[in-house]
Amino acid sequence: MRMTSQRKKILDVLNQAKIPLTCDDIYLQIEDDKLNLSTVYRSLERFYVDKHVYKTIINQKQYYYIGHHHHFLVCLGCEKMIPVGCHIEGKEKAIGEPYGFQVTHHDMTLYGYCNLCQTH
Amino acid sequence: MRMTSQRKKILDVLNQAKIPLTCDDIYLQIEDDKLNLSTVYRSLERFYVDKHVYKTIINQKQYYYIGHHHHFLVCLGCEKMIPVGCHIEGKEKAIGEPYGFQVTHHDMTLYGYCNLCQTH
DNA sequence: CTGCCTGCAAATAGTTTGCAAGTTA
DNA sequence: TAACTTGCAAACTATTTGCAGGCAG
Repeated sequence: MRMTSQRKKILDVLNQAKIPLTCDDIYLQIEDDKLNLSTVYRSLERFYVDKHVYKTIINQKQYYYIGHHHHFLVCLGCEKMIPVGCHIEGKEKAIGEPYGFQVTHHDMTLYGYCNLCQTH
Repeated sequence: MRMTSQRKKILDVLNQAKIPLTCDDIYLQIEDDKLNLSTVYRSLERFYVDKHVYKTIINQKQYYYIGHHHHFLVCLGCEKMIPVGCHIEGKEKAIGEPYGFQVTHHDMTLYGYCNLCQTH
């Protein structure tokens, strides 16, 4: 894979992120008139296929990318995202076993209300 | 909520399903020239908001609806879906607690290869 | 008979793709 | 220089919406 200047910038943004970002988030953070949104889409998908980043889906609408395997608490009030550890890491295999199914990865998101939004 | 003939048919299909279905799956199964796809979309979303059905997202593309809370093993080879029980039911609360976060629900999908597709 | 629900058609939003030109190794 | 990558514009797909007429309660 060629490490172009565009891909460097995209990886930079992603590696500094604590929470997952959409392609558009990353595109906007880079603010380079000469960077195209479709390049961001293509690069992130490439990174994902090559297993350099993780992908998850939040609020059932958009792809989010992040450098590390985490799950997230997503607030339905303010959309804040809080990273949490993975509670089924290591159990994946056992879940598939009764079916002869070989689990390779999983995606989970938890929804609810953060401390500030619970008064709703 | 008004129980129209369209909604009855949609619920019927969903209640007989063992695996989650997309709006289009349901629309095609009903095969009524006078039923519109957007009615299926609107009805299922309504059922979901009123907590009569569950919604999940699979292969990061489409909404799937199902009558009961289950997770699924999704085969990356043949797209087969196998329902499995929920392994974090009851732990939800504990996961959010350290952050003062009140978890209301979660969505998880496991990916991998079924017994027939493992020779890939 | 009134307000919720539907069909229809058009709009949206996120993502993907074809192609010619630019860049990396 | 050859293969990979990009920018641009157009295409695609799943989903949503406005509106006028229809139907359940």
